[in-house]
Amino acid sequence: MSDPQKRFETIIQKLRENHYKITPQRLAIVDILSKGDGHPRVEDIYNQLKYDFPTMSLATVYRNIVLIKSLGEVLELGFPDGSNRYDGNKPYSHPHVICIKCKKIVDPDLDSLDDMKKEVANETNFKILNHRLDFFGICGNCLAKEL
Amino acid sequence: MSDPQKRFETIIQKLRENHYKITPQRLAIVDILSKGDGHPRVEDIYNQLKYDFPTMSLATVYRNIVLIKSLGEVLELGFPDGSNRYDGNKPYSHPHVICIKCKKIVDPDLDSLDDMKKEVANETNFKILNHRLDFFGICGNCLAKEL
DNA sequence: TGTTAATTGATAATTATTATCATTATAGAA
DNA sequence: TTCTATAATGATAATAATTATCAATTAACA
Repeated sequence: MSDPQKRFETIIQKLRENHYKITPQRLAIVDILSKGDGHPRVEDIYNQLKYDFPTMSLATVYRNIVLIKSLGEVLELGFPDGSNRYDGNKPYSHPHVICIKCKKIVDPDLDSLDDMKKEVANETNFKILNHRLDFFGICGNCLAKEL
Repeated sequence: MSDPQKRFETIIQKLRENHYKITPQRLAIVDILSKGDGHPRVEDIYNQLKYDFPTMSLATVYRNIVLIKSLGEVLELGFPDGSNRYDGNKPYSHPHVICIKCKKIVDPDLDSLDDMKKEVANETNFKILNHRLDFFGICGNCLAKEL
């Protein structure tokens, strides 16, 4: 995991550079995204912010995510079931391991991924730019509960 | 690629076994899915069928896909942009290489995937059940056109 | 051939996301 | 600090994809 504080500053810095205004709502959304904690959905973010910003609009959350995505500072994870989650802590493609029981998401280190990319490029004649890799399974905790 | 004719028969057989009725619309949808050609979207399937079945309803396409999915005989590919595509020719998880220019989808052979699965299981303590792996890039054809 | 239950077609409902627009608030100049 | 131009916000309407509803139709099988 990157240092959330550093990520926060990086994103805010990038917003300033591009002459976007720094509003309290925006700061709060960036704060949550930069933690990347739990890979929240839009609604999770909205619910967290409702306490501090009772008039917060869902549209504001969506708008800011679109904006920060356009700056390349948040990774959008669209899952097969149609749900979208966001990670502003590691905004670049990286593998995930998802527990289908408790929905926990873990980021594994996979040394072999770069080799695989080369293997694919060789075999298909594609220039590979990006990837998406998710493993679905049951985490240790949920396995233990099943016994 | 599996033999589309065999895939067609397998799916129909499975429908019969589970006492689902074999309608002309259903046959036509299974026919298209079993080819897996181009990994069609629901709308692509619908458009193809409109000629033979002028009264075909979109709902029928959706319903049959849901049904065939529940039998494990078609793979649903939900992409990050929200689009869904279907593959009834290889209904199990397998990697894809997608051209972001022409949207062509290629199925590469990747020997190293099984090892990676074990690596992940070891590192995370998950029991891995499934995966999703897509590479995005530019195919040979589109690269040539860019020059 | 007749009967029953599943399937279909048409369309309404639902859900997630994006667009609209009047109001408000930020950034930078004076 | 105050003023001004412009971007952001909140409320809500619009859109798009998918699912649900229900009367009419049709496949399966006796």
